[in-house]
Amino acid sequence: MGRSSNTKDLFVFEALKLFSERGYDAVKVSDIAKEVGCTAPALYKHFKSKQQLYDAILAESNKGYAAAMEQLNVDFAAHPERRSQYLAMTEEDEIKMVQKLFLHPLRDPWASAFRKLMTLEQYRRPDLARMYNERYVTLQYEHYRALFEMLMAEGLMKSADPFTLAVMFVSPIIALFDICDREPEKESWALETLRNHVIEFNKAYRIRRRTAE
Amino acid sequence: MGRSSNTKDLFVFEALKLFSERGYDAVKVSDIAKEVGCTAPALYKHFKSKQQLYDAILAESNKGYAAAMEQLNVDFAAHPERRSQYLAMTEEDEIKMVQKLFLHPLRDPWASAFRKLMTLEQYRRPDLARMYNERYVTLQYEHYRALFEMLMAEGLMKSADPFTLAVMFVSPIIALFDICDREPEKESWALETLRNHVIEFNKAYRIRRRTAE
DNA sequence: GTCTATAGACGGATAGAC
DNA sequence: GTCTATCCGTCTATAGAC
Repeated sequence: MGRSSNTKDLFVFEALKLFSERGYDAVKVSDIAKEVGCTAPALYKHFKSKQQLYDAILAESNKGYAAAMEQLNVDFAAHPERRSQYLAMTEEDEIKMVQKLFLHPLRDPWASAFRKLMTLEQYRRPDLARMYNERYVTLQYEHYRALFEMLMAEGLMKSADPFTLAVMFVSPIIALFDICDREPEKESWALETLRNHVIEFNKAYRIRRRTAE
Repeated sequence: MGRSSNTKDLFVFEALKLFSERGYDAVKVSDIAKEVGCTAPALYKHFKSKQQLYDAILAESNKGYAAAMEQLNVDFAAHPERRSQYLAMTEEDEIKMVQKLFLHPLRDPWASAFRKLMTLEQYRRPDLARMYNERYVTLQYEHYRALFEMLMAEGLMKSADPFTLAVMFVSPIIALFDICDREPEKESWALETLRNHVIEFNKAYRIRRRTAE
């Protein structure tokens, strides 16, 4: 039973990888089985159809997503410790944080493959299209809007509409990892561009900064 | 012969529309024929295979692309009249220009469908991935880099790295039309967000502006 | 629970009448 | 140049041995 569950998970992951590269229709059940190291009929002991395997991928992602979200929470009322964490950041800390936000969806195998799958399925699955916008765009905007609002209240950022600034700050991150999904060899160029972006944004909008220690 | 050519073009366009919605593999030749108003075998009088029809879509787009590019040219040495055109712009002109840059790829049937098709095919076609980055991202960055460089030389924009500013200015446009491709009902929200973005960017980086007349 | 063999459906492509 | 009828390869899914 424990073993069975592992094989099942392996099918889900290998299917996700193949679907995310070629799209659902272009992947044969036998291709997935081959990656797992068995033949097509074995798959049907775990899933009643190719479609159900696809459903299992989506379900699995929803589980992982809820956990990842907690990390990103910037509800400062609920998490007062995060406020001081952000306030103590040097510019270099901040660049590292942004680069991490940039690299995770690119390099984490599950995150990367799942996002690509959503990209390939978005136009025929309105639910996935909405999910993509929420997870990868709106949520990031909202995150930085809340952060900027806090920094403005603390007098550490020039006063402006925090959402507009969030769009200006976050959109390059999104655009750059879309670029790198298409041409992974541009990753180091993108990291450098991102660094320059953060520095330039701070120059324009941050007022002063507390020292590191 | 003239008629035949029209039918052929119709096949290309209807195929593009269907491929861009569902992906190449999910579209049946008979689906395309049905949209055109005939049956599958008729298609094979014009194209020797489904694949060749796909190739025809790409070829057609390359033709249209060359023409569209000339409009966007900001080689101010080659086109001195464009320089004064940009210099005479009011902020409202500029917002309109950006909104046009935003709306064209969203609303023009060919441009919209072709970009969606590239999105769906990008991970299995490295050539299309590169093309996407060039056309929709790098080229826009380069366009605004050149423009900002000119404005800085004219003393109309604060001095900073023009490429970094181009990334900051253009990325929200890209991010917002990706959002609208997924959820078209967000279009008017995106237009408003874009307006705020341009205004905020100008507030931060533009120095002064000549009057309209 | 995995295999080999195969059923059954589907879709790309062709033949041949009109 | 479009139709109807059909061939043929491919792919999902099942049967049944081990």
